[in-house]
Amino acid sequence: MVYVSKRLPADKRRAQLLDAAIRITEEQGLGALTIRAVAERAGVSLGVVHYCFVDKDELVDNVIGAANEELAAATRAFLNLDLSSGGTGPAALEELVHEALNLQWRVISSSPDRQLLTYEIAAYSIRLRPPEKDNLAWDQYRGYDELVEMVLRRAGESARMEWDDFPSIVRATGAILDGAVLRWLIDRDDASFSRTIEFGIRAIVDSARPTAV
Amino acid sequence: MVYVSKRLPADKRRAQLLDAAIRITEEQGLGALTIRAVAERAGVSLGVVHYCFVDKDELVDNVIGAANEELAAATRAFLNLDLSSGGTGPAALEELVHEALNLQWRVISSSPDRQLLTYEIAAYSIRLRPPEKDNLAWDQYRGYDELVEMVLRRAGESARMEWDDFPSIVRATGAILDGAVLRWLIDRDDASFSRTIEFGIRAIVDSARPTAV
DNA sequence: CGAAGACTTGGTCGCTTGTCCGAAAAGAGG
DNA sequence: CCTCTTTTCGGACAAGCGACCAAGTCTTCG
Repeated sequence: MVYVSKRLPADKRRAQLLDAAIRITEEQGLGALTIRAVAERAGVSLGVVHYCFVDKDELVDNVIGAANEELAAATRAFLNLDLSSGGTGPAALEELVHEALNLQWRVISSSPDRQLLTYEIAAYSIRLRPPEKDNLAWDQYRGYDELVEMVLRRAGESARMEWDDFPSIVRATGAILDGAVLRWLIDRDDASFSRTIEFGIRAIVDSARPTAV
Repeated sequence: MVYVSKRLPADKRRAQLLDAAIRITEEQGLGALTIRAVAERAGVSLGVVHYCFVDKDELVDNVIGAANEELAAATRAFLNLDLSSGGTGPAALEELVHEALNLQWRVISSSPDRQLLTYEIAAYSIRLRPPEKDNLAWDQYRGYDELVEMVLRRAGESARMEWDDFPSIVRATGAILDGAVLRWLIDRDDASFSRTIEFGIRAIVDSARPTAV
C-alpha cells in the first residue's frame, strides 16, 4: 500500500478515505461499505472517518458522486478521440461507431467491478426513490446519455450521415450497450458480447441516412 | 391479510414464510430481507422461521429460486400465446414480434418491483461468484433466453422468416430489452421505452430473411 | 515560548442482525 | 384420560453496525 503520513489536513484525509471507500465498494459492493471498513482500510481509527464525513449518508453520496464523476471524465476523454479520419457514407459511419465502441469496450472489460457498481448504484437509487426526489441514478444515466450522444453525433457529422429522431437512437444505443454489459458481467462471454454489439452497430448504421446538403 | 390458522404443518408454514419473504424482498430489496422481517410479516415468532429454514442463506436461496421459477412459469404462459394469425413476410413478422413484446410489456409495467429484484439478484449473484460456482444469475438468464428464443422462433416459423446466427439475435434481443427495462425503472418514461423497443423490433425484422422452401 | 486550533485516539452507547435453546403449547393416537 | 411428537414461543447471546465524545497529541502562528 501507499505510505500515508501519520497526520493530514482534513481535506487530504477526506480524499484518502473517499479513495478507500471507493475501492471497498467496487470490490465488495455497496453493502460492504461501512465506516469501520473504510477506517481499517485507510489505517486510521473510527473517529477520523466521522471527523471527515458527518454521516454515513454523506460518505455514500460521495462514493456515488465520484463514480458518476468518473463517467463524466470518460466523456471528456472521448472528446479527444479522433472521429474524422474515414470517408463518408454508411461504411465510414460503421467504422467510426465500431472504433468508438471498441474503445469503450476496453474501458469496460478492464474494470468489471466498476461496471457492476453502476448497476448497484442504479438499484440502490431506485429503491430510495420515494424519499429522495433527486434521483442519483438520473445523474448517472444523464452522463451516460451525453457520452453516447456525443459519440454518435460526431461520428455522424464526420461520415455525413444523420438520423431522424436522434434522441431515440441515443437511448436505444445506450440500452443495448447496457444490457450487453450486464449480461457479460454474468457469463464473461467476450465473443457473445461482441456479436451483440455488432448487431447494434448494424441497426444504428441502417437507420441513418446521408445528410442533406 | 389472509387468515392463517394458528398451527401449521412445517411444509405449509414454510410455504407461507417463503411467500412473506418474497413480498418483502420485492417491495424493499434484498437488503431488507431479514429473519425478523419475515417473522413479523407472517405474524409468527422468530423461532418458527429457524424451525422451517436452517439458515438465512437457505431462505435467500429459496427466494431467488422462486423468482427464477416465476420467470420459467412466464415462459410456459407464452406457450399458449397464439403466434400464427398473420400472413407471411417481414410485415407479418414485425406484427408478431410487436404483439409478443407488447404482452411482455404489460407484465413488466405491472410489476416494476419484481423487475428491479431481478437486477438485484443478478448483482448479488455476481458478487458471490468466487465461492459459489453455480451462478444463480445464470439460471435467471437461461430462463430469460429460453423465453426470448421461443417467442422469436415461433414468430419466425409463423411468418416464414428466419435468421442467420439465431443465438446472437436472441441474445441481442434480450440485451436491448434488459437495457430498456432498467432504464425505464429509473425514469418511468413509457414513451421512450416504447421507442427503444420499436428500434429493436425493426433491427430484428431487418436481419431476418424469408425461409427457403 | 506558549496559546489556539486542527487532528487523532480509543472507547462507549444503543440498535439491529443471525443464531440458538429450553420450555410451553397443541394435536395425534392409544 | 395419558403420552409422545410436532410445532411454537420468547428470551438470550455475540457480533457488527452508526453515532458520539472526552481527552490527548501535533501543528501553526502570534
